[in-house]
Amino acid sequence: MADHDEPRDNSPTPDRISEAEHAVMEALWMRGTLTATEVCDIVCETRGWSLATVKTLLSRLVQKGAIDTRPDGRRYLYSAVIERADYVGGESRRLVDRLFGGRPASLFAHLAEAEALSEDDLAEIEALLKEMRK
Amino acid sequence: MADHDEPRDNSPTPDRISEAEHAVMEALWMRGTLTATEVCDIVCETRGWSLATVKTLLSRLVQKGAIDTRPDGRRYLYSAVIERADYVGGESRRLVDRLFGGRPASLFAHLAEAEALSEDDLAEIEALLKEMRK
DNA sequence: CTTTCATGTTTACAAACGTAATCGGTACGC
DNA sequence: GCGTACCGATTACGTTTGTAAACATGAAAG
Repeated sequence: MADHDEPRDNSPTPDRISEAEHAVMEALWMRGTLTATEVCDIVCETRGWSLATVKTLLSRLVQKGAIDTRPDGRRYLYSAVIERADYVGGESRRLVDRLFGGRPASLFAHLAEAEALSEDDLAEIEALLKEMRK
Repeated sequence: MADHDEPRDNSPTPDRISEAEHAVMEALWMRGTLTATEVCDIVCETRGWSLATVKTLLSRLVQKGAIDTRPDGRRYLYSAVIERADYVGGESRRLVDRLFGGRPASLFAHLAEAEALSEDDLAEIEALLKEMRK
């Protein structure tokens, strides 16, 4: 409704972005600024959603402060507020913290052991390593 | 990469383990077999839970087939059914798929760029790489 | 035996999530 | 102007999650 005059808790409200919401974010990150219909064009087929679902997700993302609306005539243009890199970083860190005791090397070790790393992956990582070591 | 020698048991565990449930799983993975009270001894302080909460989580994990109960006198001993490595692998793969297009090297690149890798991490990864390259 | 403690089971209940239909306003065609 | 299609907002509803109390039951203590 109108104004929330709840006691201003200054917590940064780390409102998590849910999995479904994330799909919408990806569309916005890819394309920059979109209408609800355009977002649906991108995600509805793959996820089997209706436009209504996308609208709901967009509203929730606005509430969470993850995206931003700008009026464009009679409709809205939506665009991401949070950066993809920040989101990705946060999620990665959460995983590493939760499952690997905060040690990224453990994650790497796990991927290596699970043979989830292709030759290309190894080469790429090796190159990155060499790059950083300079 | 699938072997057909395994018995009929290969249910793909469709039920996700939630974050709270995961804390309980960690206790069981660490200690092998525990009573509800013992699980609580391990997790209740850090998470601020009551024994009742742990009991609920244990029940849900049993329902989900993630843990197993064996009667021990009048109470139950709980132990993990799914392996930690499997869980960790599944979660890691989910993250890599969702955020890094299924390419683990992208995750590594991200961690590297975000400077989330310490000198020790780099050294460890380098060692692992060298090991795998042999 | 009866009271009490320990322990699993059932029930509770709010918040978040997934998914969507419906409502209310308005730009556009006629 | 008037209806209509289109759009965001509101409402809906079942499920999962987080968190826990109430209940039942058997064991232990007295």
